[in-house]
Amino acid sequence: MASSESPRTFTETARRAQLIAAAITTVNEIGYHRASLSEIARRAGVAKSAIVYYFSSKEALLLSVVEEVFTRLGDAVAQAVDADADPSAQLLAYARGYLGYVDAHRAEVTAGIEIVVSHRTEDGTPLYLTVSEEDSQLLRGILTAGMDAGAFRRMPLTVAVSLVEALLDVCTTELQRDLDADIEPFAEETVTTLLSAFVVATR
Amino acid sequence: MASSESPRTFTETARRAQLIAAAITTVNEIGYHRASLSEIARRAGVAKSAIVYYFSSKEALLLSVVEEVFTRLGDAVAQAVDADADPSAQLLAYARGYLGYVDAHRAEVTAGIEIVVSHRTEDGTPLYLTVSEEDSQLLRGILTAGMDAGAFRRMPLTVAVSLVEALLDVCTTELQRDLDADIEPFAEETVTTLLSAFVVATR
Amino acid sequence: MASSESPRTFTETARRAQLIAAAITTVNEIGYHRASLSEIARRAGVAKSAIVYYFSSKEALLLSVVEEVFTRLGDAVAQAVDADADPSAQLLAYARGYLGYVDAHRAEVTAGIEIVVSHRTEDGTPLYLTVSEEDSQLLRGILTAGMDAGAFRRMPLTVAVSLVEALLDVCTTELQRDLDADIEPFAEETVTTLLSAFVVATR
Amino acid sequence: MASSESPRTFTETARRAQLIAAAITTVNEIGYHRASLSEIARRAGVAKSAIVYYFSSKEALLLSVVEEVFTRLGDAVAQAVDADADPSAQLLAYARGYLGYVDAHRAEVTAGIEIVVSHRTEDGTPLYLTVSEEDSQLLRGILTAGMDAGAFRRMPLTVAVSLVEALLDVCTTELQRDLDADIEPFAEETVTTLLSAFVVATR
DNA sequence: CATGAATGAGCATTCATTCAT
DNA sequence: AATGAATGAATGCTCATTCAT
Repeated sequence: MASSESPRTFTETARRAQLIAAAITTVNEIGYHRASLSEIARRAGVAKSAIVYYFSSKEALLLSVVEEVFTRLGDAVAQAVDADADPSAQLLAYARGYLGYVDAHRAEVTAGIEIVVSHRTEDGTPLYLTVSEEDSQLLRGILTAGMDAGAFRRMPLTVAVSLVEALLDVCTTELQRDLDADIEPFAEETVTTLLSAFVVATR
Repeated sequence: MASSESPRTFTETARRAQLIAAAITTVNEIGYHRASLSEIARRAGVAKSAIVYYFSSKEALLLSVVEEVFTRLGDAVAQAVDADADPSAQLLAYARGYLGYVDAHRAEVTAGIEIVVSHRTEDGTPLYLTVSEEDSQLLRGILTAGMDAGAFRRMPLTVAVSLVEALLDVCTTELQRDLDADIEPFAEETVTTLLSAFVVATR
Repeated sequence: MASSESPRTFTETARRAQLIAAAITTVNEIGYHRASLSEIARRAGVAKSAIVYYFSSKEALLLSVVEEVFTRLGDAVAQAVDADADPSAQLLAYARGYLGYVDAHRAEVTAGIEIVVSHRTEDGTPLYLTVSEEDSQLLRGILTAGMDAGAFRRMPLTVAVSLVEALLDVCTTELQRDLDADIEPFAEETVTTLLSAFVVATR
Repeated sequence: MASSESPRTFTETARRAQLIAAAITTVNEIGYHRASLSEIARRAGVAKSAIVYYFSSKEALLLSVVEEVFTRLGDAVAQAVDADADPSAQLLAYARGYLGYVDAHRAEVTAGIEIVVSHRTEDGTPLYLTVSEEDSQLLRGILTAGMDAGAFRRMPLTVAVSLVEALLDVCTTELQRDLDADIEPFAEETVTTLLSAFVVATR
C-alpha cells in the first residue's frame, strides 16, 4: 500500500507525480466530469488499479492535484509578495506573482481550477468553498493592512477578497478557453483595474 | 413527438416550464453533477421518460434551462440599458440591471451558472464558451461606444468584456455559496469597481 | 422505480418473484459468496440492472429472499402448531411442521439458510443474529409454557431455543450437502431426540 | 520457494504459525468474507506477498487454518476419549473433551468454523462437506460400538453423527455471537441432551 | 527471504436512453 | 400524452495474484 504514513519511496514519488500529471492532462483535454479513472490511466499508460494503488481513490488523486497546484501557486505568490512591505506594493506583487505563475504553469492551474470548481465532496459542497478559506490568508492580510492604513478603499473584507479573486481569475478563464492564449493584455488590464479599485489616490 | 418544428401546444409549453423549474431546483439542491434525470423527474412529479419526451435528451433540458435563464437575464438587462444613451450611464444601468435581476431571480441564475460552468458538450468543450459569444453583444456595444467616445479607458474589447463579466459574477458566486446571502455589499462594491475601472475622469 | 410505497403492479410482482427464484437457484448452485448480480441476472435471463430496478440493491434482493422464505416457513409452522394446546403436542407439531416445510421447500430453505449464515450487514454482524431474535417467539412461547407447566425439563430459555434450532437444522444441513437427499431418517431421529431432550417422563 | 515437499525450516514454521494466527484474528474481527489478504497481512505486520510466499494462495492459508484448528481439536478429543473403553463413557468424554477444547480455544475454533461454513472450493462445494468426512472417524467408531453393544439407541450412523455434531455446535454458534459468552449452561444442557438422545436406560 | 509494484478480472451500482403500450 | 419496463455502457473500486529484485 502506498498511502501510509511512511516516507515516500523513489518510485512512489515518481509514480504519484506521473499520475498527477496524467490527471492534469486528462482534465484539460476532456474536462473534469469526463475524467474517469480509465481515461486518466490510459493517458498515464498504467492500469486503473495503479491509480488506486498510489492514491487510494479517484477523489484522493484529484485532491492531490488541487493541493499540489495551489500549494505551489501560493508559495510563488508568497515569495513574490515577500520583498515588499507597503500594502499597495504588496497587492501589486501579489497580482503580478499570481498572474506570472498562472502564465508559466497554464496546464496545472487550469486543471486545478476546473477541479476546484466542479468537484463536490460527498455531502455535495463544492470544493472551492472548502479550500479557499485558509488559502486566502495572505491576501486578507494585505487587504486588511491596506485598508487600516488608509491606502486602500474601505470595504468589507470578504467583498474585497472576492473582488480580487474574481479579477485574477479573468486570466485563468481565458486559459480555459484556450491554453495557448496570449493573456498578456488580460493580465495588464487586470492589474490596472485592481489598483484602480483598491488604491486610493494620494495627493 | 414533442420536439418537432410545429408550434407548441398549451400543455407542452406548461410541461416544459414545469420541467425546467424542476431542473433548476434539482441543480440548486444537489448540484449539477448529481442532477440525474430521475432526481429531476422525482422533483417534477413525473416519470423520467416524460423528460425525454419533452426534451429528447437530458442535455437538451439543461440547455433549455440555460437558454431560458440567460435570455431572460439578457432581456432584463437590455430593458434596463434602454433608457440611457450615454455609455457611462449605460454601463451603470447594465450592471445595476444585471445585479438586480440576479438578486431577484437567485435560484434561476445560480442554476444557470452552475450548468454553464459544469456542463460539457460531447466534444468536451465547456458550455460557457459556446454560450456567451453572442450574448455579450449589448455589452460589447456599450464598451465599444464608450471607448470610442473617450469616456472609457481604452483596452482590447475581449479583455473589457471579460473584466466586466468577472466582476458581475462576484455576486453569483456568493449566491452559489449561500442562496440567501446578502449580496448588497458585493453589488455595491462591484459597481464602484466597475466604474473606477472603465470610466475615465472627465476634465 | 419499483421500491416505492405504492402497491405492486402485476408485472412487478411477477418479476420480483422471478428474481427471487433466480437468486435462490444461484445461491444453491454456486453458494452465497459467489452469487454475484451477474450470475443471478444470467440465470434469470435479464440484465444486471433489472435486478437493481426491482430491488434497489443486491443486498435488498437477498434480504427479500430471506424474508420470503422465513415468513412462509414461520407461517407454516404457526399453522401446524395452532391445532394443539398442550406444550408437548405443540413442540411435536412445531418440529413436524418445520421439518415438513423444509422437506417440501428444499431449495428455498437451503438458500435462505445459506444467506442468513453467510451474509453480513454493513457493520459486519451476521444476518442470523439480527433476524432470529423476533422469529423465535412462537418457539420461546412453547418452551416457556412447557417448562412452567413442568412438562419440559427446565433449562435457560436461550439454551433451550438454541438446542431446538440446532436439532432442527440437522436436516437443512443435510440438504445443503445434497438437495435430493432422503431426509426422512434425519427428521425422524431429530424429533425423537427433541422429545427425549425436553419432555419429562410423566407419572 | 516455501511450499515444496522439503521439510520445513524453523523460520518457515514460525512464519506459517504467525500468519495462521493473523488469519484467525482477522476472521474473528471482520468475518470471513471481509478477511482479504491485505487485512490479514496488515494484522501480521507483513506484506501481502509474504502470505502467498508461504502459502501459495489465500485459499491455502485458510485451509491451513482449518486443518490446524480441527487437527488440534481432534487430537484433544481423541486424548480425552482415550481413557475410556465403554461407549457411553467415551461419548461423554468426547463431548466434554470437545466442549472443553472449544471453551479453551474460542478464537481458533470460532474462526475455523466460520471458514468452514463460509468458504467454497472452486467448484462451489462448501468446505464443511469436504472436511468432516474423514474427521468424524473417532465419533463414528464410538457410535457404532455403542449401537452394536446395545448401549445406544439404534439409528443410521450418518444421522447419529449429524445429531452429535449439531448439538456440539450449539456452543460454537453461541461463541460466534459473542466470543466472551458464558457457554457453561449451553455445554451442560448439550451433554445432557446428548446422553438422553443416545444412551438407552439400562435397568 | 521477503517485498513493493503492478495488474486484470470481477464487483455493485448509476444512469441516460429506448420502446411498447 | 405519458409511462413503466428494461437495458447496456460506463464508473469507481476491491482483491488475489504475479513478478522482478
